[in-house]
Parts: sequence; C-alpha cells; structure tokens
Amino acid sequence: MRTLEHPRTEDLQLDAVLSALADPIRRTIVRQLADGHADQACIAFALPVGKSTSTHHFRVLREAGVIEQRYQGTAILNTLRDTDLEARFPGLLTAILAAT
Amino acid sequence: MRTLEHPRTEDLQLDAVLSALADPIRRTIVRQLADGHADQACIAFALPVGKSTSTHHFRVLREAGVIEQRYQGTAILNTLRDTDLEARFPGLLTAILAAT
DNA sequence: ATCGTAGTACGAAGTTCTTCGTACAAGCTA
DNA sequence: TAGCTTGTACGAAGAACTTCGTACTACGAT
Repeated sequence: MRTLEHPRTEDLQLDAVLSALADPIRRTIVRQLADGHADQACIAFALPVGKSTSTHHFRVLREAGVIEQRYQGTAILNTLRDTDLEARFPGLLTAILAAT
Repeated sequence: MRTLEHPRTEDLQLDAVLSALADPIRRTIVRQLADGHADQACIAFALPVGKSTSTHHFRVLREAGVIEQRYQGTAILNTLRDTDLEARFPGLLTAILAAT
C-alpha cells in the first residue's frame, strides 16, 4: 500500500498555506472540495492543465497541509483538511472561500 | 507633488492580495502597520534587505491594495488599508494577522 | 497474463520572483 | 546653492514557479 506524507496540524506553515492558496488553479480544487465534493479523485477536477501539472498542484496543496490524499486502487481520494486548518489558522480558510 | 497609483477597493484581486501576503518580509511590514504604527516611512521598518528590494516589496503591497502610500516630503507614509480589505474580503486580513 | 486507468518521476523550457548595486530624482535644510 | 535624506529606475543574476511531454509504476479488470 502506497502512502503519502502529510504535515501534522501543528506543523502547518502560514507561508506554505498562503502560497498554495494564492494560485487560482489550486483554489479551484479547494473550492470544489469545499462544495461538498469530498473524496474526489484528481481526475474529477477537469483542470485546464496537463496531467503532470495537475499532479504538481495537488502535491503543493498536500505538502502545505491544505488537502489530505489517500490511495484507493490506482486513484487518489482528496479531502479538504478544513478542520485542521481551522484549528491552526482560525477563520483563514473560511475567509478565502468566501472571497472566491 | 508626486502621486502613487492605488487600486480601488472594488478592484482588489484575491490573487494579488494572497500573493502579496504570502511573503514573510511583506507580512512583517503589514504586521508592524497593524500594530498601531500607522504612517511610518519605509525606512522605519528595518527590513533585512537592501533599499531597492525594500522599494519592491512596498510596491507589491501597494499594487495589491494592501497598503496606501502617500508622499510627505522625500519620505512616504504607509498605512494599512484594513478597512478596504475588510470590505472586499471580510475576515481575511484578521485571520492572517492572527496567524502571524 | 494482458490491457486500461490513475497518477508519478524526470528533465526541459519559459516565465516570474527576489535580490542586489549603481545611478538618479525630489524635496528639505543650512 | 550645496548637501543630506528618502525613495525610484534600471539592469542583471540567481532562484523558484508553472507548464509540458514522455516514460514509468501500481492497481484493477478482462
């Protein structure tokens, strides 16, 4: 079983989170996850970029601690780490989602 | 009298604001302005970078609409546009300042 | 076992960002 | 006027970011 590295909640860095969310493509992903579409595979996002670029953006979000990724077969299910983000940076994700 | 361009409140872009605030040096500036030290000249910030780099960072903040800059003699007085930011992106600046 | 699907690794290209130094402009002060 | 202070313009170097294509791995289905 393949596993993916995720930062712990207490290790989340504001720099990384803001940089990750400053990109419109990555905010598209977060927006879609926040709109109740949890546990979606990467391919379900129909991003306007190639496959390897898509991988890159999901990785940035995961390494910043914005999303959680776990394998299910060959696919990866993505989930927004909204609870963790709220605990570490109260109000931040809410404000950014509201502004999008 | 020299003047400086500022985006209008309704034209503030989330992309630009988040990118501007994703940089630690620029957050230092914002933090200091938020801590009641309004109307400070650029030189008062003692940033760990050269003079022209400092100019660059203040310009990024101004063009994103995060700060207001106006000339007073040869100096520039900097003010946080907290009211404008709150109007356009409610809770965003507050959350970022709280997390810093 | 073979094939298809979902995503990764790697290298490359092009762009943008950060930083710097030097030379310069604008305004105050003596 | 001459000199000082504050910040800008410009060019350059290096780092980081975004994007891509191709080859690859892992897993499931046929």
